[in-house]
Amino acid sequence: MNERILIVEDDEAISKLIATNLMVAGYQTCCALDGQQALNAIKDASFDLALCDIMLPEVDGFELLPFMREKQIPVIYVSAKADVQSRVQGLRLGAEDYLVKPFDILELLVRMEKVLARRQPVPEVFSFADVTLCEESHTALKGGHMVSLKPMEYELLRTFIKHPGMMLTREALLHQVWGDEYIGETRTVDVHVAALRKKLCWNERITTVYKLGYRLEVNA
Amino acid sequence: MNERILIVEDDEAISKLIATNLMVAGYQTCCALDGQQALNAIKDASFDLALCDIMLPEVDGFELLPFMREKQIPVIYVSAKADVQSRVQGLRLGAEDYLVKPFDILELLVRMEKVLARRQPVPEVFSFADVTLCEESHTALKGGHMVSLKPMEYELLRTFIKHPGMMLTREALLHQVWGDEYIGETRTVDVHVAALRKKLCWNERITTVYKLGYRLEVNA
DNA sequence: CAGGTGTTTACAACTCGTTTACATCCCATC
DNA sequence: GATGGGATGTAAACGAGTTGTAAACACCTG
Repeated sequence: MNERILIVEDDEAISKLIATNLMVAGYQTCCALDGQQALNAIKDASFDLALCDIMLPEVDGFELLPFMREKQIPVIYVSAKADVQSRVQGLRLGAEDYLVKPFDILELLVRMEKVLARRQPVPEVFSFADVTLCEESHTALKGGHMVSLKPMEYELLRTFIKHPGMMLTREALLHQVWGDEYIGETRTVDVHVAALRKKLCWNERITTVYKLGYRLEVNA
Repeated sequence: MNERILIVEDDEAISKLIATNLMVAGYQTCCALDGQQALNAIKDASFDLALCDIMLPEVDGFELLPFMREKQIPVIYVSAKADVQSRVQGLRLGAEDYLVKPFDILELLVRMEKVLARRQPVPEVFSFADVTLCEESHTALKGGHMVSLKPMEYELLRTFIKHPGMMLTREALLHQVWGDEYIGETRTVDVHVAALRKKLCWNERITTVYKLGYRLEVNA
């Protein structure tokens, strides 16, 4: 969601037109008006996709591609160069797609979607100290060793790791882990915290804040 | 190398033209002149890619796509329908690309190359631990000994082996094994998992993730 | 209609979250 | 620094809900 798109296009009117449409479609955009600006942009920020004209001042679209590859940014060429040679060259160099101007904005959006969907979804991994949580396998590793956690323990641990060093009240934990509409004893939290401390040997890591709640300690 | 391409095209002249060019480029080809022939073709043989016209007698190109997806055959539409709506529809339905006739054969070849390169190189033989799946005979070998699996069990096992270590929800398994539009009890999954565990003595290998699903354990 | 396959059902077995009960700890107050 | 009342640690019991499993049922194919 909310992917960042780099638009490399020297014709400001077209650039703005694309940017506006992409924003309406829910993307974040950044415009570069020549190859040099594009290089600066990818140096400073990360992008999920680049729409790239070919005929550009300074550094042309083909020259740009190796740098995009290096940064793992997929490229769709959007060019007035309609000849087969350019299209073949663009695709051979490693672009994900090649659209010829004038193009339909809807087709651009669909082809962008397909390129973005193609990226392997990076598995979400939370880590803290020697403990790693892997979302896709739904497991916790402590020092490379698997620790089996019950659903509630897993959720609770995730909440702690999401807010390291923060004091979390029992009520906050109840809301985060159990959901807003949960009604029950706050002591339940204590029991699950105890289980976590035991399973992870985290008696020192998870400290009790007297009368208030718990905190995952950032230091030893 | 030497990938098998299915050409679905009712204009015999175009069909032959494409076929000739593909053969020169080193592909194996098979021509279907209408949708029905295409369905028969994918039933009997496996293909690495399908080039598909849209306006076809019997079953049109859009209708063909779900069957192609089921067989995991990527599709490039090659159509005279140049309107944006058709292009968007084709891509949205899941085609990998969409070329408008008349197209340049060189561009087609390059776009085909890209689609083929994109496939994860899926090994024909899936293996995990002491179990090997043989695609052709649709059987499993455990420690050199054959274990006879029913079709569903085989598919389920293949899904597990495709995602080792990943937690798979019952819903995910239903979608992968039974297909997207399957409607039925998620408990059905349990029954088949039980059968697999029994036949392969995998009580420890396939672990239950309480309330969520199952996981094929990477470690002992 | 038989044989084999997949699905649903029913119940047994089990898991986990919550609660309870009591031990222990903290700290404000004396 | 002793004391007491409230807060927290912890083990165990309970029950709701989930999973394991066999058997019944439905469906297709020949």
